[in-house]
Amino acid sequence: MVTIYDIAERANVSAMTVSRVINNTGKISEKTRARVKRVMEEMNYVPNQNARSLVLQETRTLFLLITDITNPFYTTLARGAEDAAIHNGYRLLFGNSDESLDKESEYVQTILSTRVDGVLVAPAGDPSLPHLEKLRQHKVPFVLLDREVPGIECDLVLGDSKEGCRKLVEHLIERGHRKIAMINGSSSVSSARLRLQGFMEALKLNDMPFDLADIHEASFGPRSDLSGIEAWLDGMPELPSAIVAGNNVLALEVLSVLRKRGLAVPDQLSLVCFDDFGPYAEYDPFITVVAQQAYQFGYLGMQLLIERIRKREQAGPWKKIVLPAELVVRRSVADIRGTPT
Amino acid sequence: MVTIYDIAERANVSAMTVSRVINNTGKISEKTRARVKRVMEEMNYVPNQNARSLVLQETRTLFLLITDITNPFYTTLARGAEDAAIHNGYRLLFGNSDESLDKESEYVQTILSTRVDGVLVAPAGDPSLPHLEKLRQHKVPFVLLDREVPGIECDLVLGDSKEGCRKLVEHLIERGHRKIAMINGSSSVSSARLRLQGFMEALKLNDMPFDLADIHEASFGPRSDLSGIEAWLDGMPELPSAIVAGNNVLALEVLSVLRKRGLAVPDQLSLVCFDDFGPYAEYDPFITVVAQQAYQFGYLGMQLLIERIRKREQAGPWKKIVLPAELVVRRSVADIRGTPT
DNA sequence: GTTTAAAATGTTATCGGTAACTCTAACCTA
DNA sequence: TAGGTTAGAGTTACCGATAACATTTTAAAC
Repeated sequence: MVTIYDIAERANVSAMTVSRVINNTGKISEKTRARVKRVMEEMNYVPNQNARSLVLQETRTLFLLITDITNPFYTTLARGAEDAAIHNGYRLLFGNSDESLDKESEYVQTILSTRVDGVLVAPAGDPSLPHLEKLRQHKVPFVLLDREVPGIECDLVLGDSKEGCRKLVEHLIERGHRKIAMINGSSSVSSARLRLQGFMEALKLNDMPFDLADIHEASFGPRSDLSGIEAWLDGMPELPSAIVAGNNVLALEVLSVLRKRGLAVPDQLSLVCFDDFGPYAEYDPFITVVAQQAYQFGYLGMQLLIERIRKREQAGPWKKIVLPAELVVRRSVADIRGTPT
Repeated sequence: MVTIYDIAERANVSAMTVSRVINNTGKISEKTRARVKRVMEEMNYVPNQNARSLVLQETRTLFLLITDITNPFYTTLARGAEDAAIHNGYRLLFGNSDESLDKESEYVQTILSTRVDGVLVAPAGDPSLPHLEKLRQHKVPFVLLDREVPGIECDLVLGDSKEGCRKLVEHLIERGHRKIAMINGSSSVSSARLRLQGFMEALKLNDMPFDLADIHEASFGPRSDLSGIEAWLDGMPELPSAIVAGNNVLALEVLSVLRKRGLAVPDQLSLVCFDDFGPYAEYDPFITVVAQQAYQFGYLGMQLLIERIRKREQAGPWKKIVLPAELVVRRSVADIRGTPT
């Protein structure tokens, strides 16, 4: 590999002069600058980022850790984060934890040992706490996306899960639905808890009964095994008229099971969910959703992160951004007012 | 930051001894090993990967550069690559070039300057050549995924684009379609060229006429502006009975335009495409596709890459893996045999 | 109780950069 | 013209780790 010393030798200057040319620091005569630059091109010089990071104690690299690289919510979020990072002169690297604490832990190790300047994290859940504490301990600035973790104070970009879910349920109630079930992510994930709360509050506000059997706790991450959903449906004394899915992945899984059973959406069962479907939103059955501003999650989160990095200790109190979730009515909900059950 | 020197001091040994404990090299008495380990835990030591990479001249980190992080083909591929990397004790970092040569160039710069041990690249297209030459020049092992680039010899994992596309067209012909149009990615992308070839060959083999106006060259990457597709459809003297889309993104874009025009699939127009839709495959209109083994692209590509890295110079001739593409018949194609046009 | 080999640990140089300081002319200035 | 600036370099030390070699300690052998 070509180093600044090789360049220095060929250009008849010291290594320091080469370094100055690269970084545009100090005073260099135009003549030597041109000569050094020419030699660098000739020799195809590429600076060694590791050496540089070592002495500078900064990498100009940020990290985005998401939990499901196949979910359009996160990939859109990633695009937002990427744009904001590049815009501010940072490199961005991605990692995918797959909703697994072990993988998350591995990535945290990578993050610490490569000394990136900051991290955007969508945590796997509440048990991510030790991972975040590790980041904090090592003074790596981080911003949490989409999910809060009790026990850690930090900058946050969240969606309005409770309110969003309430909107979904109220939309269903308005259309005459009285038996509504919910399938949700793990209760160790803050957004899942809030969505459940929104669900319950909406029922209570409308004096509707609530049966524990109507709630099914699954996982926000994709699973090949749908038998849990099957068992849940089988276990209910009577089928609900509508199902609320805690996120888009779950909605698809439910859809898949319903299809297998020959249950049409929305004719025989209505289905709504949290999160939109990216480019697939327009597909039949045109699922009615509460859409989040995925791109903004990434973009704003990145801005918070970069501000923290810039101001370091004097960055003031933690910020919390809550992005509204908007109901997008499509065609997955039947209007059953006046219809006998 | 805690360094091995801090550890060394507290444990009353030399830095070298600490290094030996970390790497399990050399001979260390059990007593000191235990003591050093305890101190490392106490002080929350994390090795500095930059320092290590600098002296070892290797990073144990690989890089995956894809062109569209929102496309299920690439995210599934990414999962495969990730699994294979972890399986072999490597870290994997991702980058997203967005089908842009500029971004790709940026990432190549990052790859070179961070001295990763190898790269898996889905190139933006033929003009990626200089980027790949740069990697070659700096002796960074790489494997190309999904797309070939004329002018560069290397390991490859490709899909059988020509044959796959021929299957699509023949499926249409079998069902009575005689006027078939195609929307494709940029002709500077090898897979797009092969898919077009497959399309044309199938027409020729079946003695079907071919009209240049039936072919529309767009982009494999997602676009918000669909006016090109609109103009294309408007420009045709008569609408085709079926459209072949060069990839899944294009199929969705066509679908969106058709929907806007009130044209139902498959009743008024049939639609098929290359690449499947991941979790969205089961959605209406159940698009008939030629599915690729996306996960295998990543997994096998990673294996090729790691083998190259292990054997370095003695790795033998370039390997080329061509993965078959399988026709998955769903419900986006009308059978119009015997129907007057 | 030496000698000697093996085991355990330490010293020094180095990876490729940059910060901080030093040096040397050329140029001002009174 | 002596003294002070300043532009344009160079020197040296260090970032945090490891390789290669050097040294000390331990234990076995005679």
